[in-house]
Amino acid sequence: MESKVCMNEQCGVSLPSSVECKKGWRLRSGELASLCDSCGTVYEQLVFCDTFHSKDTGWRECKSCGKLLHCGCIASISLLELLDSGGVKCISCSKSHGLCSTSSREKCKDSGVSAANGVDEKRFSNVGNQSSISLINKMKFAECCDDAGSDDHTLLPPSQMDDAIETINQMKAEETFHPAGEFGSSFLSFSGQSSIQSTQKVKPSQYMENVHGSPVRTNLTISLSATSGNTDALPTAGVEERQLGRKISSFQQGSKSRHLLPKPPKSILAAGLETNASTTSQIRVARPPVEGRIKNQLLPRYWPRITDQELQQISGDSNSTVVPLFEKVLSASDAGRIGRLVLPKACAEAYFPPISQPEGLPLRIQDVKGKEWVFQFRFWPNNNSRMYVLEGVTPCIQSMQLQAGDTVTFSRMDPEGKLLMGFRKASNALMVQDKHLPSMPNGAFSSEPFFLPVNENLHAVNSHSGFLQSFKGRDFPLSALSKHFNGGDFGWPLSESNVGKTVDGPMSPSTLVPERKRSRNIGSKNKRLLIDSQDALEVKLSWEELQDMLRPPSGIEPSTVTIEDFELEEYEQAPVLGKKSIFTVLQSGEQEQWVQCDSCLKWRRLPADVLLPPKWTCQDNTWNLNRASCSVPDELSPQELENLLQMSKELEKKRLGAGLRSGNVHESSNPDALGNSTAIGGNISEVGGTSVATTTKHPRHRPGCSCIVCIQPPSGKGKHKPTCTCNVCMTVKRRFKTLMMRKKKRQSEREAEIAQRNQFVWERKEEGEAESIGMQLATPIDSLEDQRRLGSELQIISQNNTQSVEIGNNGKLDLNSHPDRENLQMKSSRISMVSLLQEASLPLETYLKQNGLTSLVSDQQASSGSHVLQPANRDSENLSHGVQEPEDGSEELSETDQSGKDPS
DNA sequence: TTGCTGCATGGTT
DNA sequence: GAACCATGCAGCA
Repeated sequence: MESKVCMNEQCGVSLPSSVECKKGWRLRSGELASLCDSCGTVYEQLVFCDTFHSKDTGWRECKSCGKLLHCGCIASISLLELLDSGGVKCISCSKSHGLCSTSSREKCKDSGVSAANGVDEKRFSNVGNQSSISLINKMKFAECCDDAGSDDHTLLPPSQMDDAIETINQMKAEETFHPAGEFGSSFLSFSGQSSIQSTQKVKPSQYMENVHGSPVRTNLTISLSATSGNTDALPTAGVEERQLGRKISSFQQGSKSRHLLPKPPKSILAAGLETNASTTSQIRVARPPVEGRIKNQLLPRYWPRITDQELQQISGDSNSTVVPLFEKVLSASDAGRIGRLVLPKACAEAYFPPISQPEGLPLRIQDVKGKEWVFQFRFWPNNNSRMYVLEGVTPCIQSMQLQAGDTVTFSRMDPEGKLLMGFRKASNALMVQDKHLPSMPNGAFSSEPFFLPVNENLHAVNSHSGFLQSFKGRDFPLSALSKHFNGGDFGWPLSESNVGKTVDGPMSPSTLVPERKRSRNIGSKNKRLLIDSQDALEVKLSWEELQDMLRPPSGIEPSTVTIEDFELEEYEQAPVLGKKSIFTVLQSGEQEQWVQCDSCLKWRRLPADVLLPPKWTCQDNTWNLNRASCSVPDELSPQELENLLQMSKELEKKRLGAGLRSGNVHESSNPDALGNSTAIGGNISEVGGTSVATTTKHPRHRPGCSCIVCIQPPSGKGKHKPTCTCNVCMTVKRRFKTLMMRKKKRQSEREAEIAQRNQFVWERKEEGEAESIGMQLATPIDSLEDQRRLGSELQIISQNNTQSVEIGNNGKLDLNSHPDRENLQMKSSRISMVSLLQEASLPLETYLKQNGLTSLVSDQQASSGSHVLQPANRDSENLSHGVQEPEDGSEELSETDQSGKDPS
């Protein structure tokens, strides 16, 4: 034994020289490397402690017997709460372990706390790591809790824990993982039957590296409930989203903190999209470099995220081992026609042959189809450094049909050392997810079982309005979300910048920049995906659709948790995907929904508040027994059905279009959302006496719901007195006032313009050019004439573009509505101004009537027949009332902006 | 005029 | 502030 002080000068922890347990350090020569528990300094020789420092290691000692307890949950490593009973409780998963028998563990002679020597053999469980080498398989992994129920907590094999730790560390590095305590210095404890006689503290990665001396293909399963295989009892670990709620989940509340971890939506898992947790090798986990020369140097963004399944597909039946090296998200220039793929310097120098001349050398790389490509691997001198590129990649990129945003993965086949090139398509990731597609048959890395690619699809993820819909009307800070759902391989990267971009509508500057510049912004600097807007549209829609289909498990009521002052629903069980339906509203205001039988495909009418299961047939129609058989004819005539479906489809399109330009989070406060919803209402048609519209009504809005959405009466219901000062009335009045002011302003501007033109004409006339000038003055001078002329334009536009949501069936303008700006920007601005002028010239009462706001007019003045059709969703009603207060007066601004675009 | 090459520039980390 | 790297761009064929 020798005494030693931590090599880190700033640490200076004294490593005791003898059995004396001083801070737990003791040095043994000839052992494996380890880290200083205080500073993380790596020692060539094993420095370990017989004792377990519970707070640091995740193990807690039983108060009574000193036995070490651990729940086996990764996140619990730093989240174990010591119970008065002597047991521990995992703050993360809430699993607890009670008192242990004292017979099986000896206490450390030095410190008085227990050591692992003498751990009963029966306390061990086999590692069972299929991909680790034999030595690991021979290891016994201490499962220190033999209490009843402890079987639920099979500890991870070292290799898996290693990866889990690395991943979590990565998340920590990206500030996406916020355990209550520190994790980085944690160690696992395991005893073995090998020459390691006593329980040692060895960081698994080090252990693996030292034992194997070469890259190891590890099983990267992060499933912590490996013995369960029951998705209902999915891992309770910190890396697992414990309760989904509908959009967001949280850990069981700990004593101090609540954690939100990025995770694929449990709904996906619950919907059966997940493979068996116990057999998963499809989980996409970042694999940190396994080779020493680049270890700790490579940015996590380049860590290969390749699944075991993909590895298996590459290696096939051969005995070769595929070592994932690195990956890169293709930038615009990478995927461009130049044919130069910029390689991360660290990767190029670590994994590719060393080159001393800028010309480099040709490099053979085999793609996933087995085709060999020869690229020129070279570098450019750059600022006393080098910039490595692969030249001539265009044919390969095109062959794999890759584009910016897709990911290329580089691997190496050992022992041959052959370089392999795979890819992962960004654009189809969600499609795979949505459509339950299996992996690519050719073994390409394009399968995305249920994870979004980490760097890809940020836009798509952030566009997942449903995901954020829980915060409707609550101004949930994006920062709070992004902080918790950010990056990491557990699937839900968010960053504020991304969110901000997503919130941008099509009219935002970011979307109006030239294509070239946009691609640059999206594809490169910000590491954001170059995703075609239409792709994003589809992605978003699919998520929205998914969101609408989410149903809480039967009989499960959500509990409400508060995170940073925002209430979230939390479900004990994952929600399921319900069947999609079409909501309608009768003239009476009664809502109902239409659902298609999965068996006979007939449409049946159900009460609006019915939450449908994923599968629904006529036999399930307990609400109308007369229609509870597939043999019963359809309730709707073919024409009615066609109308129903057509309207549903069209409105879905509008919703989709509006959704792109509306902020997904601040839906309630976004003027675009107003427009969207109202547009829906304005396009309702009647089907057999029933007005039909799809709805964005969230399943959470059920009868009895008292949220701001649901408490609003449907249009036409409930009268507001003229003196009413509610949000609705005030908003309407304010808008009217704005209209009037703008009208006056425009009139004065127009008069000034006319005077100016007249003066100009007069001057030119004096110069004898009056004739030609007269031609130029074809623009109307008289305001009434102006209106008439534009009115005719309006008609033309209205005829040519039935998609315009500005114009309702009665030709009235919906002031709330914002048309699809990409298509209708110019047209709508014209339409808007004409109509605005017309509207502004009307008395307030008339305006209110024409806009279906008779509820705001006094009883005597209101016309009960002024509005028949009602939007099916209360959101729309609410929004169409203008109940959503702009946060900063943006409402008036937006209207003013519109006026500013008046071409006249 | 077009495409390629090599380097420079500047944004991001 | 340095390193990295995405991309711009001048020069050339």
